Amino acid sequence: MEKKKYYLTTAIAYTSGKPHIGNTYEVVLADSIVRFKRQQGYDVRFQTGTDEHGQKIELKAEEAGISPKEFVDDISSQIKSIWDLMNTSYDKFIRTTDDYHEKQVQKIFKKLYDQGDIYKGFYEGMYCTPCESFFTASQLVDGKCPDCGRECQPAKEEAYFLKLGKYADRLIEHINTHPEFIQPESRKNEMMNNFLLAGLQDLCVSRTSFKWGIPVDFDDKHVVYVWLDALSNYITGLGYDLDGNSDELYEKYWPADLHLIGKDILRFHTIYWPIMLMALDIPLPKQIFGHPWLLQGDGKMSKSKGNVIYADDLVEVFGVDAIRYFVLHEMPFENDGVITWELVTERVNSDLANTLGNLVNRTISMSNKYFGGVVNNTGVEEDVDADLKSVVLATPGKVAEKMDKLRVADAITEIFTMFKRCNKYIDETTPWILAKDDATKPRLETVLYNLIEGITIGASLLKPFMPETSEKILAQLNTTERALEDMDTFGKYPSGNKVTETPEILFARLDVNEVLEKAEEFKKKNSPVKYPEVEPKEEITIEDFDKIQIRVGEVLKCEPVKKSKKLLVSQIRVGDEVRQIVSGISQYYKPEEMVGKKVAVITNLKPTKLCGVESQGMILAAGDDAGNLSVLTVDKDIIAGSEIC
RNA sequence: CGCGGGGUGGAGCAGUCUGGAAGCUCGUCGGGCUCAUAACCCGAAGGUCGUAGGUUCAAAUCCUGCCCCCGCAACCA
Repeated sequence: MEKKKYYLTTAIAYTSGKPHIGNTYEVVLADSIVRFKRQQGYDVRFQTGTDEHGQKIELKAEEAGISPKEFVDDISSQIKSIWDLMNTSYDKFIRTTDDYHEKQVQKIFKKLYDQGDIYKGFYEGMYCTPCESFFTASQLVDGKCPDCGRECQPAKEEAYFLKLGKYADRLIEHINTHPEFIQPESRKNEMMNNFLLAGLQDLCVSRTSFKWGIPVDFDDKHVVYVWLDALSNYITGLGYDLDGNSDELYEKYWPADLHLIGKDILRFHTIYWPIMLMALDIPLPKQIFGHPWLLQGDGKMSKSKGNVIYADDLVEVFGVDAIRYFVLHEMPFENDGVITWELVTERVNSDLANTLGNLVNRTISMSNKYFGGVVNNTGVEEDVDADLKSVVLATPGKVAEKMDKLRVADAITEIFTMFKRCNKYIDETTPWILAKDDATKPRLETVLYNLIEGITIGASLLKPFMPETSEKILAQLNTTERALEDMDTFGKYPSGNKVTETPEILFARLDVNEVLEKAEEFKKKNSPVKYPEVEPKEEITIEDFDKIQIRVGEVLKCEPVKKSKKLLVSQIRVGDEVRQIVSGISQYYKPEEMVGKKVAVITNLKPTKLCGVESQGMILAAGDDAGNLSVLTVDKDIIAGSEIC
């Protein structure tokens, strides 16, 4: 009988920088699912990779002084090495800069253009030059820019668009008739109500404002814009060929069984991607799961704060499987989860060291102590055994049931519930008492046999989630992975087998303070002192500088600007006049801190409006890359209005 | 009123769609045990389910207002 196939993809990671633990989570989650599917006997294909085009990368490469290709080569290999570090068993790592991918994307673009699904048009709207933003007529307030309140001019920029309307009804129908298509279900409603039923705007699929992308081969001013490029990876990675010469991998594995992605890009995968496929007359993927995010506990992760948690740092302290366990087990199904060094330590100590590690260790120790490591099933059963056996034998089914619903965390919980049951069984049977009397030795042998059998099954079930640990346990029990279909009866561990004489500690207990000290070191390592890199400006003359008038201003009053998060509006005395100046400093200064300061103010700057509030000048301030900001004040007491030169 | 997510014992979460005795793990306290990684087992304390109203025989769950947190977007002259 031919094995059933299972094709799973993750989103491809954007190569703008080193991925943090949140990005890594997705690949580990995917890995646990495919490993489980393989265990169930599926013929699995698991694809991941990197998304390497776009303006942001073009800019970053320029900053780094290297070509975009060199830049993405470096980041892509970093990403790959972290995926490898996490022991993820992908079959294919695609890069959107791969030849075969680029070629197919060009063909797809051309075909959609030829058949009229892509058309050349204009990105058109009302353009506010100072804000560099397009708005639709309906967004304008009294015909003026909703942001700054100034006049907008009609403007347009050439671009290609993908028609979405043509396929919208078919997609709505598909979603309605395939309730499993979008997971979790709450997200489905969001997509339907916010986008599909509200009416779709055609998707802009090309850009002329940057070059680092796949060129549109029949119109080389344009490069293919992100989504048409990135989403296609799911088929190009299988060797899809638009002209009908697709690889057999494509014939075999498409349509995908599951696209695993972050909840933030669900819209692109459940609306644009299906429409692209419909236009290409390709079957739709079976399911798209938008997983929640893994967030860091103390405030948001930001590189400048140096509090980003990286997978390789975590692994250095806890080990690969401990981190796999944490992210898989601690992530809620629908809501965002939290990761901190303290929380990981707590889980490792209680679940991995105490419950699991100690169970394995004490069981093997007793086997050695009482029977020289030989495990015999003497068949001396007692009533308490029945419950242990039923819990153990029920676990594989429960795990499978949870996994079918992609409830990975719950599946793991089932396995640990079983291990806890084993620990309880030891207390119920008190082996150390049985060991005191020769008459109860046979009973003792069976008790230990039952434990070893339970652990064998548990360790085998653990394999998709913690592959190395699973192997280590089975090796210590001197056995191999138990197949799922062999978990139907209790007692397949070979009687008379001998376990290891030297059980190794699987997970050592960790001291939370020591862990936190290490975390501090990582923080420093990840944010080394860096002097800001500032682009030198063109040389100017003293006359040029003289055009700018800077004067000392005394802040009389200061308050936040409504509807903005970063703006403060100050009344500033400059000589005999009082000016109103808006500055983006509210994250660094409280309004009351500003009052009384004598700051440097550019006084001949053309007034403007920010968030609808007029600003008659600018307060000078220095800011660094780490997110610090300091306004310039005068060193000695100088009267407000004095000129600075 | 930019978009979205959330507020459940000290911590992290489930439960909310399909109202019907508030649950899990950790921590704390008490007890038991000694095979084991000061681990394991048992028991207990601890929650007006953000807040104010409404619907209902019954609300964490449905409806409305408000407060607070977090992402994203915008802005940072």
